[in-house]
Amino acid sequence: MGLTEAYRGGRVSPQRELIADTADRLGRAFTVDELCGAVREKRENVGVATVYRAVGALEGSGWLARVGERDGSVLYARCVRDAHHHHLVCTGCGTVAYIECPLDAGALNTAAGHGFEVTRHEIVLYGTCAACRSSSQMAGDD
Amino acid sequence: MGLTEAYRGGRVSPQRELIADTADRLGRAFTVDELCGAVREKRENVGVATVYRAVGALEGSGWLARVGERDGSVLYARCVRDAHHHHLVCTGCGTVAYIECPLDAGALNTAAGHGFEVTRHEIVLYGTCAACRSSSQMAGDD
DNA sequence: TTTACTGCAAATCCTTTGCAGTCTG
DNA sequence: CAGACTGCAAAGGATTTGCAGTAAA
Repeated sequence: MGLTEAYRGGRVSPQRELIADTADRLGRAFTVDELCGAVREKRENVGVATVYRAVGALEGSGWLARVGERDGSVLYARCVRDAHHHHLVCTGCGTVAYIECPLDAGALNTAAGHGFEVTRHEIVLYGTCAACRSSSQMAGDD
Repeated sequence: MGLTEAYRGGRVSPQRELIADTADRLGRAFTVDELCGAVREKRENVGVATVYRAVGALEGSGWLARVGERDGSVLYARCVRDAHHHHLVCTGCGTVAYIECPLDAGALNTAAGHGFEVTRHEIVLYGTCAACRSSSQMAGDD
């Protein structure tokens, strides 16, 4: 997916190019504020509103995905995979992994049994990645 | 579970009794603001902060559960079932149904394969209940 | 009597919006 | 050129916090 599609046919300003590039390089889940901070390391004076608007567009095209929240802020992550899937987020470092959708016929049948027609679902798994577990062991905070 | 346990051993004031009773009677998912409005129909001058604090306590004991969000506000619902489960929320009227946890060995193995140790997960299914579907058909907004 | 709970108001904090100016397409 | 994007600042909205007073235990 090119940046033009990522921005849903909108214009690709230098700021938007930098924002997408930065999000991509982060390689982990981030809040808009964190992304904004990272962007400003390369170019100062990028407004928060600009980042919020860019993230909104990137989310709309599926280039970014919401992967839960942290301390009241929405967490986003670069979403490369095409097929339907969900995310596994390390609460320590934000590393993200993909997982298959665990919803099976059983779950949907249960919903249908209740008279529900499922239109949308949100699934996020939080955990600790191997690196964070070993570093916390070394620090003794287990 | 009695109210004392629901409030985690805290004090049970008339306000807290009313708040729990109102949440129970609502019988659907609600935001703190909605709950506060319903509570005030019975007793005015109940502060929002009081409701927020009560809901926080009720959530901590498992008497209430977060079941997603709507328009930027957290959605809560009375949680009766003991065993681990998740919720199905009608986006029309807020009706809630329980569903079994769809996470199976496969999903957890995938996580383990990525080096992750899953500590927590959030699953919410949104949809429309039979009543809302039929009423929207009658209204012609299908 | 102790101290948790209450109501009110102020404070936080994330996110959105309004505007005038700039720059992409 | 038109209008989409930008930076700044103000607005908005949900939730939290500070405080003095009240009341559960």
